[in-house]
Amino acid sequence: MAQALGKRPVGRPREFDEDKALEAAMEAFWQKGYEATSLSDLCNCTGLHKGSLYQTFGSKHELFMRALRNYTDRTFAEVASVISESQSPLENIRAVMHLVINQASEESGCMMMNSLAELAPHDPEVKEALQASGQRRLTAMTELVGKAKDAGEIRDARQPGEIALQLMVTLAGSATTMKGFLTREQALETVDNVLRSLT
Amino acid sequence: MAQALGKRPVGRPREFDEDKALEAAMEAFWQKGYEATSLSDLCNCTGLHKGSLYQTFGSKHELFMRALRNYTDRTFAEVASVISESQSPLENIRAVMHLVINQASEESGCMMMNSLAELAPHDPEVKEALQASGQRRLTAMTELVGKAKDAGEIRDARQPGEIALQLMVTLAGSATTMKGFLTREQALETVDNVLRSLT
DNA sequence: ATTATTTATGACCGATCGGTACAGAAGATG
DNA sequence: CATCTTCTGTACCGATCGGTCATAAATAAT
Repeated sequence: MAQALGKRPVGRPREFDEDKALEAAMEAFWQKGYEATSLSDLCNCTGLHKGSLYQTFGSKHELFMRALRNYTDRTFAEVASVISESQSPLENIRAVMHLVINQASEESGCMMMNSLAELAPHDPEVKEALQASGQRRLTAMTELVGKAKDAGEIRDARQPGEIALQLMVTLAGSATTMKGFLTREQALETVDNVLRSLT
Repeated sequence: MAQALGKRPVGRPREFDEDKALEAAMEAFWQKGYEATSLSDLCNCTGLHKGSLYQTFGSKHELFMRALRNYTDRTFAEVASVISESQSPLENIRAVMHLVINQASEESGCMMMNSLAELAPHDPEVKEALQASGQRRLTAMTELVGKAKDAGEIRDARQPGEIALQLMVTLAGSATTMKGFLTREQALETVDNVLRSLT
């Protein structure tokens, strides 16, 4: 486990950066999915050998769970850092949605959506993690919508939660369809159209 | 190849129904995805042995392509049969969207979205097939929206194609998120909200 | 009955899967 | 130095992967 600051562990120290390795594994799972990413793929992209990989992360599945958590945390943080850039809540919503579209527009899509499609129905652990992350995002979006309503920027009479749900569905649909028949520009346009329909 | 009526083929006759087998394979791919469905899975669900499977369908990938085509054709036909039930174009749009939601709400989602997420980035053949089917659906939806505009049921000023795109994105997002954190009821509600915002 | 043609079947293929065991190198501690 | 502990690399595991093939069985044509 992690060592207190200054205290060095007893034996031979690690020769690799665990976070770097996790990041590389995340990238692989993100691009190719769980089943299609083999152990040798993971060894190649992390630079680690099997032994080290298993000693450090336990199993392919555990490694995937950590990679998924890493993805959700990282992207959420990126979004959070943009969440109050402008004075206008509505513009902040737009910025958030544009960011999510851009995150997912690079051929590998959104790892949450990918995992939802591939694993959620048959992997309870993945499903639970995704539900938690999704709920967290929905809550944040609901709060944002509430602020926009308070500021009078949204005239739509629905509850903030209902509106936020529509926005999340729009993002989810964009992330998935951008893998095949929706361009980034069309996605951004659709998002803007949805936002305009709320005012 | 298929034989003219009454004419029996030369050799030993098939002991199984090719369409039944294809349907079973489609079901398996739909539920579990491409990679996670093994040949023995396919043998189990079709009742065929490996040899017969390969002789009939060529390879796992070719079988998948046929299964995917079977899915897109079947679901499109189901939707088409509902497309002009009512006098009101808008109500027909609603019926179509509700049908799609119901098709995708049974834990395995929509096979097009599943395949898009799992395979489109790395399998050009699948991607192309999905693009074609998607375009077909978008065209049909655009036509429907055009009719609704002509009937004065849609006040939204955008082009029919743009509106249709938003509807498709909504459906895609619902199909994917229903695998984890969106209930069928929430999806139907979201669809209705989107449609209401167009009037 | 024989031959031609097709299908059904299960043995078999090399490759790869995820995962383990172990030997030995390499740092840290005394 | 000796003695830990940990890391690295490789050999190895049984299982399964997708795919092939030889052969038996069933029908039609001769």
